[in-house]
Amino acid sequence: MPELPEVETVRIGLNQLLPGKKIDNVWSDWVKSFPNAKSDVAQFLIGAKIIQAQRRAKLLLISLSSNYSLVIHLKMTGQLVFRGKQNFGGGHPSNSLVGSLPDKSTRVILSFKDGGKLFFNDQRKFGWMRLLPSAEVPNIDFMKKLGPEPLGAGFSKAQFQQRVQRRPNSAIKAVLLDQTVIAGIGNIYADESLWGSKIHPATAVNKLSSQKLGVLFKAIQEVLNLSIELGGSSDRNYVDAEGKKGSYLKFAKVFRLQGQPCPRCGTPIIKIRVAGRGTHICPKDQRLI
DNA sequence: CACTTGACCTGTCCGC
DNA sequence: TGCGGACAGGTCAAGT
Repeated sequence: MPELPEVETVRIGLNQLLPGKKIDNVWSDWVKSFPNAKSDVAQFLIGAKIIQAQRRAKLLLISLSSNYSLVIHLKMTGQLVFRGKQNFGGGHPSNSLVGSLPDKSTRVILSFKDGGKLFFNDQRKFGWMRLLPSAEVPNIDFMKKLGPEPLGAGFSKAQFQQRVQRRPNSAIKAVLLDQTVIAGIGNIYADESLWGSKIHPATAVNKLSSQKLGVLFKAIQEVLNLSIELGGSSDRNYVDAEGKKGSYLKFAKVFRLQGQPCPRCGTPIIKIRVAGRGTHICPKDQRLI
């Protein structure tokens, strides 16, 4: 997915739509999408009220009045779309990627007592949701391993440099994608922030000066903040909690823009492979050192 | 160890 | 039009 700005946009939308709603049913036809749906833990879901939606890294955390929480990872193609009572047809014709719901990629449906429904759609079935006691959520292995939030108040340039430098021989892009170093950056924002700081994605961390890493730190924050303002990036699948697309990709400088001129120098952008991922760079501004 | 590859899935696009 | 292969925004596990 959905990287940090997209998950944050979904969180904001869910927080406007869901708190106070009482869950009265759950449906799922793909076990891996929601393994708890039919287990005895479901008793902490049915009848519970939604408290609020929070985010950690690319994970959504929806707390319930039962002291359980839904932990959700959208992975590559997950969507969480809310529709109010009797409003399951297509909406937002000009900027929506979803039509009437459920559709063939719907994996889970939460129904609310007031008639609204939350649809978890996931074309590729990589995403998942789990129901866990709220107090245990911070202790789950993958939560404990996550690095700091790049937009967190306490996250400083010095801390960024220090964490990145724990992997001195790795390509900087691989390190940005490592969720245990910094949490929330994915392929789009890695490419965009490396272009913004004129760093070749395959550059080993130990070749980058502290000053250069400082420039990258600022670029990451700028790119993430801009994307959140614009409602995230929509390519094929991403939508917000109302099914609407985000517009960040219209402002992207390199991502998926191979062949187009670099906005800074006009050199055609190229697509290469770094850390096993498709990677977009300006070959003139981003030289390998 | 650290880094790379394959697996998890479905859909789309591109070349033949 | 059909078919095969590559590729897609993420993350693990397994392999080198």
